[in-house]
Amino acid sequence: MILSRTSQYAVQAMIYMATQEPGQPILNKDVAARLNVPAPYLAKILQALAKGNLLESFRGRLGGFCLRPEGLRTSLMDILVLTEGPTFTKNCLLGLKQCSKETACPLHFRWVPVKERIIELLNETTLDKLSQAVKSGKYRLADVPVKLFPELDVLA
Amino acid sequence: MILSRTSQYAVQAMIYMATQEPGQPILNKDVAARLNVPAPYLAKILQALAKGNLLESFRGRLGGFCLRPEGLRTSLMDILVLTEGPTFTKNCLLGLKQCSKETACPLHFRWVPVKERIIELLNETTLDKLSQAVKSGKYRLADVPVKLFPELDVLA
DNA sequence: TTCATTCTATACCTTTTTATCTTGTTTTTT
DNA sequence: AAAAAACAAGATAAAAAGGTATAGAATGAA
Repeated sequence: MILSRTSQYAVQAMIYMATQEPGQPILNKDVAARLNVPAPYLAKILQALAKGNLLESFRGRLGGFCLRPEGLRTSLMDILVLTEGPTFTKNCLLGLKQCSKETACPLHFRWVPVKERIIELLNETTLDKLSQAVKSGKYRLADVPVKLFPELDVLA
Repeated sequence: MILSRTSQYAVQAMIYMATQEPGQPILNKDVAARLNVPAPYLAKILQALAKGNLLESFRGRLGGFCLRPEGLRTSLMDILVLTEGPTFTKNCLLGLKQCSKETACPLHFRWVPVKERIIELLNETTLDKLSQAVKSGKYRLADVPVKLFPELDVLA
């Protein structure tokens, strides 16, 4: 309803990073496996997050990605500004290029307060809170992978 | 931030129809000119709205599109369900296929109340209200077309 | 050093969305 | 009946988003 797939993967990945031991690089492929997402595509996203200073990256053996030292304070807004572009909360619902208090579309004054609520949510929701939630075990970060042969479980 | 271009055009077009005299068919090309959007593309959108019973269409001379008799009661939600698909308010922010109270993503319980506000807005905002707003002259329905030769205005 | 490992960068392919075009069908007027 | 006006429908094209592939550079360890 609101986010591109790229943003969804980015948020999922960042939350996952936040659940891991700080300073310990995680492999792109491990994140991809955990989230059940195509690894090469996720790589691009993680690289963008690193360029945007939300992640640190290390090459070579023992390399990988991890949160920056203060990374737990990263908000959803910080992530989405990178993945959706800096104006993604600024646009008119009807797509008008000019839509402000003075040049308002007919939805403007109805939409603004709702949009404020959304922005508030994005700003106040941090990786700290989200990773706590995931670690509690009560929430799921990714879809359960489809089981092709569930009958094999009896062997496990 | 939320709506596809198709939806934006659809809403703009519906509001415009609602400002016109009821029962009087309006030409697709006139709507397109008023909204400054590509006519063939808009035609498809209007046809879809007609199929979805939000508009009536008439072929031949004196044909065109107009609101159905009770069309002013149409809500934004009615329009968007057609253009974005019936599940557009149902999806998980993180894109999980399963995300409900029992199988919640870590954003679920934060997002739901905000989403409720959005849904409320979409349901209670009708073409009646929006067309009134436009008719008052205080709101604009489309971008002012770019003026190539503004100096010609002195002739008008 | 040399090698495997892992990110980096770029280019490419595929799918979806947006937009256009063409041909037909219906309806009204003359 | 014929012509004109307008929608209907499907094919096509362009642009954006999603996803893949490959060559290159940095790192650590044998």
